[in-house]
Amino acid sequence: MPSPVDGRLLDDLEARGLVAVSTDRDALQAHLSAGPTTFYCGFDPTAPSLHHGNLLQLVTMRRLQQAGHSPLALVGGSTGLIGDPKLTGERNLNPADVVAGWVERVAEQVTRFLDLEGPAAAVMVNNLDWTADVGVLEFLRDIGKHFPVNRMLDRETVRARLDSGISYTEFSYVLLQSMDFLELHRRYGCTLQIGGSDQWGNITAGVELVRRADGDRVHALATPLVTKADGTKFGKTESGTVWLDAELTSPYAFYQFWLNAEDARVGHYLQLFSFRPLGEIEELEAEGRAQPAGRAPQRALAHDVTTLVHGSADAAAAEQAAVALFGRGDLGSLPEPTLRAALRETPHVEVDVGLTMPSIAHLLLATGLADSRSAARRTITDGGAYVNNERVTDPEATLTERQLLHRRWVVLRRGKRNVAGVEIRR
RNA sequence: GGCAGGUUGUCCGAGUGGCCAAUGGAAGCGGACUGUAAAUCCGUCGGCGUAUGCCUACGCAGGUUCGAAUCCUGCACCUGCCA
Repeated sequence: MPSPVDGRLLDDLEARGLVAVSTDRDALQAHLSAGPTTFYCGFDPTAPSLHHGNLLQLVTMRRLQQAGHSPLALVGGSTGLIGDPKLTGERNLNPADVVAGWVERVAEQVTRFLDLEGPAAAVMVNNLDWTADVGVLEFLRDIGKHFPVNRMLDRETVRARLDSGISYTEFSYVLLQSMDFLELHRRYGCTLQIGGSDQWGNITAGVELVRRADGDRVHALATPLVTKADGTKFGKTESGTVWLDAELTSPYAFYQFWLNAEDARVGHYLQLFSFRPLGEIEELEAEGRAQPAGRAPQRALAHDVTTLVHGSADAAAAEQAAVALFGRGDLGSLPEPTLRAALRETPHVEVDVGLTMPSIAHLLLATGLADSRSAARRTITDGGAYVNNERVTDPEATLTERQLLHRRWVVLRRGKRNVAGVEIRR
């Protein structure tokens, strides 16, 4: 019987630039080719939703699963209570009930990326299940004994914190994460952990714990930090984090985020985040170079990732909204249903008006295009405010009857690409 | 434990009694050029605002003064030197 796994998996991951670092490459290759394995990736509930930074891990899990390996998706019900030490300083502990709520939301989110049935069915696990009832003495004797403090002090995050201060709580975090790997190894035969390269220290600590405690060799693989062309971190927008939850970042905003990928990096992002074959990505890149204004690779990227995260219906709506609102055409010539559908994708507000129409500054604030009244006026003074693609220059200006599209709609824009809808009601 | 220095807006960093909502840099935002890209250049950058007006802000809490980011007292945290 032929092996059910795809032996080219690791080559593909490497060709896509998904492997920043791994344990012994040959051993890993041999292990992944030998047959189906069980691997895990952990997500700590530090917020009600995962964000685009976790996406790379999610798609990588999916690639491994498609190649025949079984995912264990771990949500850190216990590690989320402790907090991974970060370079800049001590975290605030989140209340236990809040973390518990986030665990559920994050778990639900993760399952959408994985296949829960079939020969390589994914299994959801929560590390609170094996840490909640562990006694201190047991923990110190069974786990702690394997961690030399002198080695722990060498870890980058810890060293960086020795001056500014680090609590014993955060210092201990690595023990919990390592214990996860050991526990999953024992319970499910898990032999591989994947994660972001910023987790590499925690990941290898787990590999070592499994070796010390059980004498077994397990493997690890880390994805790279995704950057922009200038080397800075990829993924912040003016409105902050790009969340995977539609309530926190609308599918439209999500689509826009990817659509705005830099020319210099879009091919790379396609390799990382899209499931298109590499050959097809090269063709898209060529098309992008030949006709940059068409931005074919950006469209493909935005389409693929939005479809993956929000589904094809939301992706299509975001796409159509982008076409309608950013098209060259006169907004007034858009049929009302098209306009309404497009504006529904953007941040939008309904405004009740009586005899007097609201000021443009007020609308900028109401739609969230401006953070304060001063900022709204500043935007107008700066020449960055547009009503239906017409620039507004008077900070005192109010909406006029003639500006209403189909007698009720207004397309408000700040700068080149921040659009919001206003529906006038009376 | 002793001595010395530090804690300023999103970040870095000037400012030592009124001219300070606070120099400068970065980030952000807007404009120009393009293509909803990058780079570059220009502008802007606490809030409320008709306002030469008010509110909030220079680690925290008090105090001196007509007036304090600037002086005094106490507290917290950080850094360096000495024990």
